[in-house]
Amino acid sequence: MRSAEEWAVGEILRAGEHLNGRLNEVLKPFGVSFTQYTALRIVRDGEEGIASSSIGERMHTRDSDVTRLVDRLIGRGLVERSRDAADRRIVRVRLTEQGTELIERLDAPVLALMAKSFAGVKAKRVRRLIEVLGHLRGA
Amino acid sequence: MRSAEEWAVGEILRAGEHLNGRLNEVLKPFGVSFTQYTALRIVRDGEEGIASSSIGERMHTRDSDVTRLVDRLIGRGLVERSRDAADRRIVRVRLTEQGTELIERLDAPVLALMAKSFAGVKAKRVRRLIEVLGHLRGA
DNA sequence: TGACGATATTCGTTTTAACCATTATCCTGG
DNA sequence: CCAGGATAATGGTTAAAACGAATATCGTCA
Repeated sequence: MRSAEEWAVGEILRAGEHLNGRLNEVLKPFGVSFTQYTALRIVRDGEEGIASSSIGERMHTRDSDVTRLVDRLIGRGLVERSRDAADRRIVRVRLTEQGTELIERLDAPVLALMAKSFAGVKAKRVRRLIEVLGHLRGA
Repeated sequence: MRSAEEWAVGEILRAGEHLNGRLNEVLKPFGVSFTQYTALRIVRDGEEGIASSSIGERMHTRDSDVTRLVDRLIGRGLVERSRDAADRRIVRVRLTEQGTELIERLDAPVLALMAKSFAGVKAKRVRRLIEVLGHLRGA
C-alpha cells in the first residue's frame, strides 16, 4: 500500500542512483571518484581560483576535509594551491594544466552519457526538466 | 566557452549533489547512510525476501560487499537473512520489524524533503519529470 | 554420479568519507 | 597594538566503499 507520492519519491531516488552508477563507470577508468570530479568542476567554475572554504560550502564538507580532498587532487597533479595576495588567510585552488586536460577529457564521455540517457526525450522536455532541477536548488 | 549541453549537464549534476546532500541530512539523525537507506528500500520492494545477488545487481555492488552491507544492517537489527527453501544456495533478505519501523519513520521526512523541493512546481510538471526520469533508467 | 556453474561468505587490503579537537596564520576593529 | 574572528592545516579516529582472492555450499545436467 504505497501512496503516489512515495512512488514518485522512489522513482526520483532510483533515477539518481542509476545516474550516479553510470557516472561512476565513466569516471572509474580515469581514476577519479565522483567526489573528486565534483570538486574539479567546482574549481573549474571558480574562474580566478576558488577559496577552499567555498569548495566546502558547495560540497557540504568541513574545511579540514576539503584540505585533504585537495591534498589528494594535488597528489595527482590536477590542482594547485596558492595564497591569496590580498588576504593571506585564504588559499586559492586552481586547476593545473593536467587538471584542465583531465576534466576536459571527461567532458566528452559525461556528455555522451547524458545524451544517451536523454535520447528519445524531446528537447523541450529536457529544457523543462532542467528548469525544474534548477528550481530545486533554490527551495 | 561552455556549450549549452555542458551547462545542462552541470545543472543536472548540481541538482543531484544538492538532493543527495539534503537527503543525507535527513538520514543522518537516524544513523543510516544513503547506501544503507537504498538497500533498505530495495529490500522493502522485494516483497517476499530478496536474494542477496539481486541487491547487488540493483546497487552495482559485488556480492561480497552486499554480504557486509547486509551484515551491518543485521548488526542494527534492521534486516534478517534466511535460506531459500527451494534453492538453498540463495539467501533471502527481509526487513525485521525494527527495519520496517525505521524505514517507515524515514518516509515522512524524505517525502517532506521532496515536497519542499518541488514546492511551487506544477503537479503536471512533476509528473512529466518523473516520466522522463523513468525513461532514463531504460536508456 | 560428478563436474561445473551459481550463490554467498570470509578474509584481507586500500582508499575515502565524516567527524572532532587542536594549532597556525592572518586580518580587522576598537 | 592586540583580542577576537576568520581561514586553513594537522593529527587522529571510525566507518564505509571498492576491489580481489579464496573457500564453502548447493543445484543441475550430461
